[in-house]
Amino acid sequence: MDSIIKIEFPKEFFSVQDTLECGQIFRFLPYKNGFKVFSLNKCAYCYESGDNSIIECNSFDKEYFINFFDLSRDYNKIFSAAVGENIKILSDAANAGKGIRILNQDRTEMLFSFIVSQNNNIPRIKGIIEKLCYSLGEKSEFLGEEYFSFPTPKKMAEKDVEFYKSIGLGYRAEYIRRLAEYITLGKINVESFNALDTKELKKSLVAIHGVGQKVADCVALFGFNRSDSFPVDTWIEKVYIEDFKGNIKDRAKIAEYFVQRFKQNSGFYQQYLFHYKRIKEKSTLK
DNA sequence: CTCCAGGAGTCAT
DNA sequence: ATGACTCATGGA
Repeated sequence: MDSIIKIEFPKEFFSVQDTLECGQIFRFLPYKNGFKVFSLNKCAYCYESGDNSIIECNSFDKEYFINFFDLSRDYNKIFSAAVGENIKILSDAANAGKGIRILNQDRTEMLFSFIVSQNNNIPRIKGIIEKLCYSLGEKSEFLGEEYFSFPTPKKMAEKDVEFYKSIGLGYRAEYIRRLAEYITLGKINVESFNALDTKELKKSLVAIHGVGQKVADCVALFGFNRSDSFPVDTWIEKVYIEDFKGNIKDRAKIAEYFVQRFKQNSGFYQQYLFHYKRIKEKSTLK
């Protein structure tokens, strides 16, 4: 059979918790002294030990998770650049989220997941995606416990709208069902989008029913590794208004403003800021 | 009760 | 191109 291997990486620029809890991934669970992380049909156990963060996974998934956690990128460089911008909120956010990395996740899984995310909150998003996997995914096992894969579009296309409503998708049910159908029929080829430059990629994504500017930015950033993306949601809008003292109202234009300003570092800075704004809100409330 | 959550589609200007 | 209205759902 297969063996479990460990990947070790200095935790200064790899905080397991911050990386998982900054809103880029919805499939992870607390496990022992760390977390189990799920992507497609794979699973890894991640935790911190001493000065290192450790990823345990099946030996044949080693390369997958090295890429998944973006381990070959120099985050010290990004962190230093963020601090070097001389913007207080950004510097504070970077210091608070120094260990955040942007995951390289499956493009199709990101597309479905962020359609679920629209006008929704993170705990609910996680719950809905969990039900989706439990109902339609394939059962597998890791470290003696079962889990379910993210379902294939083909499997999802077999279900009707009523099923998707029953797992809590509400009005997004039709978006999910239709996308699954189109992918299965070959009308949409998500992988082929990667050949496009970022602008054309987003145009293709926005053409999908249920995908607007913000969801397209998230899919581009988390699924297509396009760091010249700056998703603007309600939290980032707060950052823009309260901390950057901005006066643009249209979120798409706020995104443009940030990308023009931060270029290829946009996505990384955005994650720092999103994470920081949310943890601050939590800690000052109650 | 209202307000909000990693918004987007539709339709009237 | 821009602006209001609407779309389920559950937690605060």
